[in-house]
Amino acid sequence: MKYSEAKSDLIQAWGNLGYSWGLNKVMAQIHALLMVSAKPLSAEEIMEELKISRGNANMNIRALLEWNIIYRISVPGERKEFFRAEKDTWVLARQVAKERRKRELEPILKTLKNVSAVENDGTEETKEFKKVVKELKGFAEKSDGLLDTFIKAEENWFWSTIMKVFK
Amino acid sequence: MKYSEAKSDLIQAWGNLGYSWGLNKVMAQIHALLMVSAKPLSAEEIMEELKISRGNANMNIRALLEWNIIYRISVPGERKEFFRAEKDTWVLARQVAKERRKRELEPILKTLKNVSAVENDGTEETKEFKKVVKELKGFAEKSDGLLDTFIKAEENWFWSTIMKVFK
DNA sequence: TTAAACTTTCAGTATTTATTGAAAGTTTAT
DNA sequence: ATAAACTTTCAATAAATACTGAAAGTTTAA
Repeated sequence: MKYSEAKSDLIQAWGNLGYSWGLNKVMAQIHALLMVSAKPLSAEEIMEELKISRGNANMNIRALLEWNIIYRISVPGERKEFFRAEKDTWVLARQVAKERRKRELEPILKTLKNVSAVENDGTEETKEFKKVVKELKGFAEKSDGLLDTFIKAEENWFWSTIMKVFK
Repeated sequence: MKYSEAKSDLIQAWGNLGYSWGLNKVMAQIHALLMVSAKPLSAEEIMEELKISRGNANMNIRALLEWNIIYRISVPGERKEFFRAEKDTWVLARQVAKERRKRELEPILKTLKNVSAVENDGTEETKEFKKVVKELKGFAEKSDGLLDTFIKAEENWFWSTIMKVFK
């Protein structure tokens, strides 16, 4: 397989995967492109490689910066801004986990906590509701705890601990 | 907080959460409604509660059935089909994990495996590409393994094992 | 067999999300 | 101060996704 083909395949696949994190396709594709690049790229280069407009590039670069999974690089002697991706997979994974926890888990935890306070009105419906909410809340809290551990963990420790226990 | 308000809040929040799993809003809302219901509901009841069309209800019920997180119930003496959600949070979580693994993780694993076979052409770009792909592949495989363990695990064992090690 | 009850499908439409390209804004070099 | 280089913004448009309501299809009771 040729490099250009492999790169294109990875960028496409990453574009699709990004939807599951809450990224749009182009945002994820820019990320993939920066991840596999040996050096930082300018918005112009990104535009050209992915065949997107300057505005689209700008907006999605911005969003990736907000996720803190790419960084803005100033190169002496260049007016242009350059961008590079986080290159350490572990750091990347933790950062993605952190953002998703904030965007996905925290809102549902908050709602579950709020609706836990539903009044006891004696009906079967409310009884079932409370039961379901209690269980969901428990699961969500445990998951939050596990995610917290992951976000704070050192890579070797995390995987070796997992392997030790689960094998 | 009144039951009806709590229910509505949860359904809304679940609708938003569902996007992160690859469900659309109504699909997730139907799921939430069925989860908190004390008894199975018909398509008619779902339509009325969520104020959606019969066609929309049907399509999203169908999708949830495909995810295997709700079940079709035949009630003797009734022509209508009824639906109920999986009520065991653990079983639900595992099923969601299973589906997402299939839809999200497997495609990227496959692509990473494919592009690992990129030719060595001696360029810096290809060298960097191979390095990044190797790391991503490693992380994805480990995550797949962890997910596999989760999908197959018994609830008490899983959480107590996690707690024992991480605390 | 017929018709009522029920479910599914689908073409057209509505809504949401994504994208564009140029205007507006900012920075830097002369 | 001026203009070139660069970045951001935004109104309009395009594309994708979601939804409708009625037609088509299926099941059941009489």
